Amino acid sequence: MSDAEIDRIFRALADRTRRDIVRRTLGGEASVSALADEYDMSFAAVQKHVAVLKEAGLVTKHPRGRERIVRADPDQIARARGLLAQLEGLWRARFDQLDHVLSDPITPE
Amino acid sequence: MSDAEIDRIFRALADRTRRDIVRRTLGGEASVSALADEYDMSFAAVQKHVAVLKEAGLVTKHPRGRERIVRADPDQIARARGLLAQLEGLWRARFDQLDHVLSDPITPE
DNA sequence: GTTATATACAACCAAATGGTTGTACATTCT
DNA sequence: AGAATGTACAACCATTTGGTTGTATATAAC
Repeated sequence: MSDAEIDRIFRALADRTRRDIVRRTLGGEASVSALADEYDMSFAAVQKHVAVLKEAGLVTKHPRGRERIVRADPDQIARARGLLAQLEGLWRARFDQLDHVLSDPITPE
Repeated sequence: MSDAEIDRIFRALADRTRRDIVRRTLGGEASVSALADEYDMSFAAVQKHVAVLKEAGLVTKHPRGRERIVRADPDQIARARGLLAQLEGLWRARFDQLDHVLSDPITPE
């Protein structure tokens, strides 16, 4: 997984509207216009948010008639979660390495 | 946890350099100048990256002599991970609700 | 005390972001 | 066929982002 790809995932998640789109399309698919109805902004703005999510792989778009159906991809979210878990793992590894020498939370400086 | 706060956390993580700073300061604290030595950019640029991480609560800064010691906060990372886990939970809830009626992955359209 | 190091902070700049409106095209409905 | 709906996409605009340089200040080293 490239750095650019990770950038895209986290940047896509760094917007309230986009997180909400993910929530809605995880709970059940929706057309772009159905999504647009939910927010106080233009259709084009919502269209752009969906595009950002799609670029990040967090969402897929399938044509159905004249509509475009948006569906969230739980796997990509799981991947993002995995990245954070990895970071936390580093922290744990640090203390494992120190073998709890500094286990007291009040570290003398 | 406010939307603005969540925005800050994910935006802070949406940059390769900042993710690397988190990694390094999880594995062991570092001064801002020590961090700056690691990257091909100015001290001021690194200083700004640290500030973004601090605003997001991913990192703390403590003065030690003339230095400022940067330390990552694993709890805040865990919180971010929790948010993603929550999203995934919605997806699972969806299928729990449907009681596996659509359990076949190839959904006919 | 002077010099070197570490930081803070302002001003500036190019590029990206998040929004808008307008136009064009495809599909569906009547 | 004609009208309405859903989407695509371009052009534009204000603000934010990620970088720079320059200047000032605090601490440390000699």
